[in-house]
Amino acid sequence: MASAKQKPSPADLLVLEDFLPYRLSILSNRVSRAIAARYAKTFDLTIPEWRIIAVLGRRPGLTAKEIAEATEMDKVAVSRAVARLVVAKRLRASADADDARRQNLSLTAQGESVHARIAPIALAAEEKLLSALDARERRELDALLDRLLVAARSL
Amino acid sequence: MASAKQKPSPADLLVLEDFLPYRLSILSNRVSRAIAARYAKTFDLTIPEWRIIAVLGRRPGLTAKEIAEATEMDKVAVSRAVARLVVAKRLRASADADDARRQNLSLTAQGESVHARIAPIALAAEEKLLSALDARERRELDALLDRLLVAARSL
DNA sequence: TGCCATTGGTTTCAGATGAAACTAAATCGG
DNA sequence: CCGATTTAGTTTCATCTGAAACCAATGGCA
Repeated sequence: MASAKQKPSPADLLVLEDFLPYRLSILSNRVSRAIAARYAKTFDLTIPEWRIIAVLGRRPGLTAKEIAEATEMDKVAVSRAVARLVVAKRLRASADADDARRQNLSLTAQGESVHARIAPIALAAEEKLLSALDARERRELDALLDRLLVAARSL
Repeated sequence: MASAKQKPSPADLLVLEDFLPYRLSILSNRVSRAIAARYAKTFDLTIPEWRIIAVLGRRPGLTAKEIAEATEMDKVAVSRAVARLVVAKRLRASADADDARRQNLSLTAQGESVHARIAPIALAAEEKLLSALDARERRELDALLDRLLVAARSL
């Protein structure tokens, strides 16, 4: 009998626990949930809303479209989150001088306050997560993520 | 006038584009979407369903609860995905001898077929993503993810 | 044995989500 | 200028999602 040449089954190759997309998904979910859990109830804020506050904190005056690009959320999500934030008086929308369809969005004092209170919480969580790594490893992680983010764009 | 001591605003510290949880979320979403796009329509399969097929491919006979643990999906999602897969004759559910509440789940021939056809697609996407990295960097990424996954568990 | 707490799994309900249709304003081409 | 196209943003609709309630079987344990 000739030596048995085993055909590798896909099961041998695709091990969910080792599969990068799966691992990224699990890690991302764990982290996002943990952080959201810390602010969601206290501040009555969803993740999309928090992202909008975070980006407007640094870059006031963006339009909904620009927010969508900056945060990689779709425009429906942005539209809804902005609407909620405006009702909650956390965002101010002012008509754009050049284009009546656009609104320039920025944080109100209340919005700033939310931002100022959540940012430290978020940063502390990030720091806690990163405490598993030393300085060199953090730089390495950053560099790897940069490249994976680029590569993932053209998948 | 005394030298102005600037109080750093949270905006200076929390830059969304540099914030690890955010970057992980973007990366994970890009990857998952890209892969799902390749099989979702063709095979009429959702991500939860695909995960269940993947895990049962390697570990036949798991119960719904074990699947939920293995895939970190919640039991509602598992229950629904299993129900769909059974209807589609991709999974077979057989009563557990010891406990009438449990069902042992495994792939049917059709389920195996789906598995065998999707696994290469998924692996090719992973490989394409990883092509941005050399062997040493891949090992490093793996090691870093291992540790972050552990750290994220206790956030 | 018979009751109670626990566990595996499903259903319900209310909110989140996204693709596609839509509205209104701006731009383009003639 | 005027209609056709594009763009910013909203609404609709159908689906997805998860927390909580629920049901049924099991495992204590008195």
